Amino acid sequence: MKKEFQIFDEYIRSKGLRHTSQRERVLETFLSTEKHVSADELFKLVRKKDRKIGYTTVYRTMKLLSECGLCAEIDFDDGILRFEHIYAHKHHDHLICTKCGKFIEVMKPSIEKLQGRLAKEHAFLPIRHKLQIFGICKECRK
Amino acid sequence: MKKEFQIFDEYIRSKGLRHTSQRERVLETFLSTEKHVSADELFKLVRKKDRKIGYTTVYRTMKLLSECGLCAEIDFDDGILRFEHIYAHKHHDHLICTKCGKFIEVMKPSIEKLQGRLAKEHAFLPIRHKLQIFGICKECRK
DNA sequence: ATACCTGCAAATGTTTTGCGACTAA
DNA sequence: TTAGTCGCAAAACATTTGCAGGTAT
Repeated sequence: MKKEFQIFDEYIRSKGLRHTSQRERVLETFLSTEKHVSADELFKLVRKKDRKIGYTTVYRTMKLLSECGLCAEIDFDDGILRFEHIYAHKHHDHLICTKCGKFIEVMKPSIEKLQGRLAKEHAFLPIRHKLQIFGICKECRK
Repeated sequence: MKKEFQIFDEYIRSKGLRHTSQRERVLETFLSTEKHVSADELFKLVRKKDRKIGYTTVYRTMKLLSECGLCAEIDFDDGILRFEHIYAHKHHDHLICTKCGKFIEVMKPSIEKLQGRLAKEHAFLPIRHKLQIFGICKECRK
């Protein structure tokens, strides 16, 4: 069994919640795509496996996944919430193309250092950061 | 007359739009506060001067101000759009306290350099960036 | 048995749109 | 005169909540 299922199970148990087929489906579907899915996209994907599942269940399950550290909610300022994997994934930031909407994930340890310095200057305790660079991607520049 | 009014006027004229008292009120009110105001806050402020103004007009005017470079729409991931001044203001980033919601504006030229390096590595043409550091502020840490 | 869950429908909260009346140029 | 604009009400969206019936433990 995948490690992620164990983590979810453990979380569910520790909170006295129930293990249900719907929750399993949502987790399974989320894990099967490495994309940043919106609630709507995920809902449609889950629906293919379970014709009866409700929108609400997807939202509620994703909230649980966020709580147990399996996913993070991200927001590209377009009013749509997306979910990305964070378990066994390094923190990364995004280059977002404003022409085609594609994005590139980037990792830069120096961002962490910068965060630390900035926080220190303001006696601020940093927890996480979000860096987004908007611009035009390689393909769209042609 | 403030430079901002000139810029707005010029933009209005160049597009063949109309100069109206409502638009003037919204701009005047926006300029009078250095805060990051939400559409709702701004609407309430403008209402104090003009009891009849509509919500819609505030939204539509702020869209115009965005277009002519007098304001930027910012999003702290709480589902509420806010507006901040950008004319004659340096670009800055935000430290956001997740306890009390306060934020601190910070300026770091090194972020610009980092943006340039990251973009170069991916043949990406950077236009703007957004760095948000979430954490706990000085007061809330006590 | 008893919490907890589900899916629906309705509610929410923010932003946008349609429209008839109004107004700046 | 005639586009553009106004404010209202309604629509549009994504997301959340209330609830009656269903289910895991």
